[in-house]
Amino acid sequence: MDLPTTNTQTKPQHLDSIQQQVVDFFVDGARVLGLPRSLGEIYGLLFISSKPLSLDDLVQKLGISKGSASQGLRTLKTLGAVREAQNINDRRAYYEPATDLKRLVGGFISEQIRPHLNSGKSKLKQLQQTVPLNTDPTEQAFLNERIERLESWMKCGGQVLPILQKILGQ
Amino acid sequence: MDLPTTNTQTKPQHLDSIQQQVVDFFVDGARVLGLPRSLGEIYGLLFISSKPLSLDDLVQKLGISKGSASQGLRTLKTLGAVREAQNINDRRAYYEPATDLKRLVGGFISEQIRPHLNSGKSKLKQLQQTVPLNTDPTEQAFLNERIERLESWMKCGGQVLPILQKILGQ
DNA sequence: TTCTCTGTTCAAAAAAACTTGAACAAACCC
DNA sequence: GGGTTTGTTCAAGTTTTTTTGAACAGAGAA
Repeated sequence: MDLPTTNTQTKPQHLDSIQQQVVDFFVDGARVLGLPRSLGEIYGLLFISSKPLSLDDLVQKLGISKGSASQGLRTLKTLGAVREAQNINDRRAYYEPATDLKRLVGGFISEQIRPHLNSGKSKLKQLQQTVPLNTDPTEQAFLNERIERLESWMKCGGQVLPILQKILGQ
Repeated sequence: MDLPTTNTQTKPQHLDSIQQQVVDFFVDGARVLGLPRSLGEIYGLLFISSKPLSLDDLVQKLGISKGSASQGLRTLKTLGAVREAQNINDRRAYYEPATDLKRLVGGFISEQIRPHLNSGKSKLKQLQQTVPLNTDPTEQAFLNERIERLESWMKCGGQVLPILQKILGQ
């Protein structure tokens, strides 16, 4: 017998050339944004599929684990990059990608950037309360100047994000 | 004898509270940008030091290895975030941070973002040449629409970066 | 109820990213 | 030259992140 004996489920189930290229494209994109590879794979395949796909479709076509696909979809939903498609007469859920830049960028900003910006601001406040302990006046002046600079950076960041979203909203 | 017998050079040499907080602040910042922790530490300490620091200063005060400090400084120089200070009557190099946002953001964009944007554009070109192989007209139309969308995203990205830099240039 | 199907969870395994440290090069001084 | 100081490199070690897969929960069907 030449049946696949030890092959539990290792079917990479080859994507066609276009699908593969788009997936690679988004895998790169995910990396740039500091997101895990699997998110790029999942979003990429959804993006280039004309029909919504189920979790199992993703598992099979991408050759990733069910756990990865499940977690990846959850994160993508949180980011607003993927939503459940209307799912008539089928217990299983199907997913489709959000494809307008405004929504995508907005989700990324509010989920990934804003939280850091906010935690930065609160760290800065703490910092401001620590400075006065120093006693040398020259050093003190220097520290204050630098901390003011940090403040101005944070303020700038807080202003740029909405502008960015507005531009991308077109 | 209670001298430190096995202590080769493990002196975390405590930073004072302000220094520590600023370093932490930038460690977080580095993470957001997808840069290694050590870059944040190094830049942070330089940022809050009124005098330029040498590689050995960084090694001792941050408790990191010489290798890390050396590589970290190199990357920061490439990003335009750190430069060598005028170094009179001393063989050793001293470093100081760039502190204007325009320069920092510009360096980050041209070193970290643009390259990816460009590689994305070239991948996209390849992709466009792959599509015609498909034969079903409906599917074909779908693929073309999606690929056009990718193009418009890339174009948008290419336009936003200069605007961003302009805004931050103040 | 019991069976099947779909999807989630999370501890452990695997992979990726970062750091270390020892060997090396280069520059300077004696 | 030999000795010292400063900094770089990179293979190996460590840490962090991501992925896996098996156990589990819920929902529907029989």
